[in-house]
This record gives sequence, structure tokens and C-alpha cells, in this order.
Amino acid sequence: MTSSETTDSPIERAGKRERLVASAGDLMHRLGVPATTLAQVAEAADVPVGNVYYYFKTKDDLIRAVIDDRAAGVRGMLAAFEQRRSPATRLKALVRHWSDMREVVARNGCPIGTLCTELGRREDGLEAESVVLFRLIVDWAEAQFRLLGRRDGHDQAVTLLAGVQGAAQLSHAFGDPDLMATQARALERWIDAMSAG
Amino acid sequence: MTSSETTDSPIERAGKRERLVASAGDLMHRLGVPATTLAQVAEAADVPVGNVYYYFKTKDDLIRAVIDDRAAGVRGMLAAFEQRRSPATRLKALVRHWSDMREVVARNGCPIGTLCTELGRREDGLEAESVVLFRLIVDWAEAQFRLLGRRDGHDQAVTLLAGVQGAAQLSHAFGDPDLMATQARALERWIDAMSAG
DNA sequence: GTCTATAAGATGATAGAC
DNA sequence: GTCTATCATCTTATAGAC
Repeated sequence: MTSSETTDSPIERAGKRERLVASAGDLMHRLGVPATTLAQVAEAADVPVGNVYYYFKTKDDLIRAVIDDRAAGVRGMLAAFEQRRSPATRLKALVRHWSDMREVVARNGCPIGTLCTELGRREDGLEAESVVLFRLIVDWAEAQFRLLGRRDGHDQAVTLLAGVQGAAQLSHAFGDPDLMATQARALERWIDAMSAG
Repeated sequence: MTSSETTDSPIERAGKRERLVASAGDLMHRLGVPATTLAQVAEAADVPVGNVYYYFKTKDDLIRAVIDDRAAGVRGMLAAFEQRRSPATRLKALVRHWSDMREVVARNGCPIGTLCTELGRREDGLEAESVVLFRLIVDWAEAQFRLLGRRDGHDQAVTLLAGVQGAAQLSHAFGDPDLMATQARALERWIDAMSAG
């Protein structure tokens, strides 16, 4: 701990790598993966342009790091939801997450959905890595629906995420945050009706 | 008619323009808009590479032509649905359209949804042009829901399209055509329940 | 009116200096 | 171990030949 603080080299390196991943994630969310250039990422992270290749062998490597970073975020989010008492409350907390970030969704789309859509087209293996983001959420939601006594938990989980992602897509296309909020509320009512019936 | 068939020049020109739009639409659907190059479009349409600029001043112009072409397709589709007797049957025909093309959706995503998502990010005016595709569908669905006696027709229409688009997105990400079909069936049941109640 | 040859610029990636 | 200078390639776009 103390030794690593005296030598700034490892700290700087870790800092730069993190900054590169953060910048890349932000730019790819706002501009899209193909439209984001390494030059932009480097400048936003305040790292020399060609030096990106010291930290990532290729652009795909950087994309992979962004996926991993986002997957860690999703895992953390779902773990936080586990604190809630009932499955229905947990599912509604999931939906509310998109409602809370409606401004970002309306401006740049869902950070997870747009990434999966863009990478889903590729045929170099990266498409399989990105889909883990959706799978994490579907699997978690399926477990919650099963706790609610639903045998068709998987289909319900897919319906929920499809509703969220579709609303995010329309909210983004129309540039309308309220659309995201309204649809999220409808989904929460759907969850309530399901846990009641 | 007969005069235009003797001189092949106008026919060829019209044919090439159409071929360029068709090729561009197909490639942008499969590879994405930014990843599609004019060289690919020209080759697929069997037109000399640099000659694309005779038909379209810029790449954005070609994109606009693709949007217009797709909008015409949507209008034609909705007009065909108007033949059905009841509003509920029309809405279910709309949903079934995505179910019928589930193989394409699973492989390359919804041709409309992916286009709107990719162009929705831009800030050069093209984002506003692409959203017309969604608006056509939402407006039409809203009218059908109102015929069903729903005061909240707009929100219902948004919910329907969001469900369809979300399902298409997940079907694409997971590469699973059945997911699209299953979710479409659920939406059809939802329409039935609505028109009954 | 139609197309070829090429320019101008940007992008991902590398070789090698420090 | 870190970064600079540069390459090879590709992409949009244009000037001008046919």
C-alpha cells in the first residue's frame, strides 16, 4: 500500500488505464462504437494518442474492457437491489433505475442497450461478449419472477427487459425523457398486478 | 412508356439509383450505418465506386434516400393493414409483421429500429428525419387504440411499439428468432385482453 | 450525361526512441 | 516501462476525361 504510493509509476499507469476505459465508455455511448476513434478517446483521457496501444493491443481490446467495466456496474447494481425485501420491490427498483436516468437515456440511449445492439452485429466474437450484459439482467429478473411463484419466469423476465429497452429506444429516438418515465411506471404497475394476482 | 424503353439511358439511370438505395439499405441494416462504406454500396449495386456521387451529393444524401425508401415501405404496410375489419385485428397484424420476419430480426435486428437508434445520435438534422419511421407507426397505432375506445391511446401505442422494438433488440442480441415470436404472441394476447375489457 | 483517376484527410496500428 | 513519430490503409469527395 505505502510502497505503491511512493512510486507514482504504477499509480499513473492504473490511472491512465482507468481513464481510457472511462473515456471510451462515455464516447462510445454518446457517439456509438464505430464512430468513436482512438484519437478522441486518448484526448478525452489526456493520454498521448498512439500510446493507447501500450494499454490495449487493439481497439477491440479497449471495447472488451468497456464491456467488462459495464458488466461490473450491472453486477453491483443487481447486488444492491438484493437488499430490498420482496421480489416485486426488487424488480420495480430495476425498472426505476432506467426511469431515474431518463435524461441520459433520452439524450444518448441506454448505455447497455446501444452497446449490445452495435456489437450484436459483429461476427468476430465480440457480439457474444456484449450480450452478457443483457443475460445478467434477464437471469436475475427470472429468479425474482420465480420467487413470485411464476413458472414462466424466463419469458416474464424477457418481457420486462424488452419493455425497458424498447422504451429507452423510443425515448432516445424521440428525445423525450418523459416517455421513459411513463413507460417505466406502466411496467411497475404490471409488476404490482403480477405479484398481487 | 414505349419511348423510354427504346433509350436505355434513363432506364439505366433509374435502375442504378434504385439499386444504390436498395444496396445501401441492405448493408446499413446488416453492418450499421457508420460501418457501411460507399465502396461497399457501389460494389453491391454494381455501380462504379466514385460514381455514387453522381446520384447522391454526399453519403448523408444516400442515407436520406434510404430513410425515405423505408418510410414508403412503412406507409404501404400500414395501408395494407387498413383492410382488416377491426382495430384489434389491425394491431395484431402489425405485431405479427415482426413475428414473421423473426429470422431477419434475430440476425440483423429490426431494419427500422436499428436505423433510428444509429441516426438518433447525430446532431446534423438526420436524427429528426429518421424518427419519422417510429412516428408513422405510433400515430397509426394510436388511432387504432382510440377506435378501441382507449382515451390513453398514445401511451398504449408507445407501449406496443416499445414491446415490439425491445423484443427485436433482445432477439437480435441473443440471436434467437423464437424470442421475437414468443414476445409477439404475448403482445397479441395483450391486445386481445384490451379489446375485450 | 456518365464514369475514371485521383486527391485530401483520417484511422488503426507499429517501430523504435527515450 | 513509457511515449513519439510515422506508416499503410481506407474513406469521402472531386476534377476532369469520355
